[in-house]
Amino acid sequence: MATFDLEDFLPYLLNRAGARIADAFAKEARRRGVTLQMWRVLAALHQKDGQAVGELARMTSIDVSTLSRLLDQMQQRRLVSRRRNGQDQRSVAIHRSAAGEAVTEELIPVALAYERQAAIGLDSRQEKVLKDMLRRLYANMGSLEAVGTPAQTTRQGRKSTNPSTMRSGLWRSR
Amino acid sequence: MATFDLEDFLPYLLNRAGARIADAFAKEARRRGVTLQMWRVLAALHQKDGQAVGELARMTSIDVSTLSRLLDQMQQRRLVSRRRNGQDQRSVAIHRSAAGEAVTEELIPVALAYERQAAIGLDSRQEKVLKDMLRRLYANMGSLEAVGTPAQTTRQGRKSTNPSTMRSGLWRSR
DNA sequence: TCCAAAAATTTGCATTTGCAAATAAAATAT
DNA sequence: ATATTTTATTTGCAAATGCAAATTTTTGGA
Repeated sequence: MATFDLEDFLPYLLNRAGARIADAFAKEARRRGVTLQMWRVLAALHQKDGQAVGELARMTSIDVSTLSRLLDQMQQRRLVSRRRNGQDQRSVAIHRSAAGEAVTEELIPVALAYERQAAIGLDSRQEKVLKDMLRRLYANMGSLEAVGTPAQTTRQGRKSTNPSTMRSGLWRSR
Repeated sequence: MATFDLEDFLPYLLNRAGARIADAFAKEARRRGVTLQMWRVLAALHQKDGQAVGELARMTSIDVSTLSRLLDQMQQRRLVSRRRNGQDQRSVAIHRSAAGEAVTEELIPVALAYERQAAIGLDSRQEKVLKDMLRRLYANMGSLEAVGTPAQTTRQGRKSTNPSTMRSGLWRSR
């Protein structure tokens, strides 16, 4: 029963491609004095400054506790600052410093170069298709717990209304 | 100069999708008593048993030193065995045990369920296109050191003839 | 108003990770 | 045949990671 071919297994192909790009870029970033994870935080802040820690964690796919400690370091290096925000004193808003912005601006062209390198051989239409599909995969897996073969007592209920899962027809209507 | 949109940045989309699928599947695998990394090793061995450590490291995208220690554990759990091979006594061939195979067979349908879940909304033609593109990205990044903006003294030479980089027109002829 | 439950972040702690150095065997040169 | 270099794997060690518990603030009731 040769029913499983790793070379054609989507999660494998995804992980493998992502790892290669990440590893290559990580070296480049380290030369500029920041780790890959720091770059991810900076890029997320470039997209939207002043995000809360949890928000940043979701955005960067970094575990929130790991991120908390990473932010300690970034703060020490004066790349970001923590600011206990106005309304909700529970959340902490993270802001890029001028230095943080400078490093980001320095790394953006490098990042784009790696993106171009990765996408060699794809025309812009194909590249758009690829990106759309990746967004789709992400949405399809929208923070769900278990799929398929329920092991033991896997509860299958929707846990609150998740917009990303709604959008993509993840749940069959019933 | 809003020249960088994270939401449209390929490495980001890739990492994000990969992380979600991996995280979700990791939980499922842990319920079966294996970590995600162990599953990766087992799946690689399912594809081709008796691989050398270095080979497995490349296949799984796990660092070789990390893998070496992971194999210690898997060996203790009797999932795999190390065998100093015939010809080249330097390399160590890793073999799945019966128990290792059993867990693998148990996890394969689960893995496939997650793959289907991720690919909801894609027809089989689109899915093939996606996989081909991911293979392309992987090949495009074929173990190269640096692209674009050479920081400091980045040597740019091809390091031996790499078939995966040749295939995909990574290097402009000159 | 006061209290229990919920939410955001941080911290404790054991494990995992990855670079660099150490070890071991094979290939190559002298 | 012996020394040198290369290749494969493992190990030392410091740093990163992630789960669970602790802490702090907010929210929604009695």
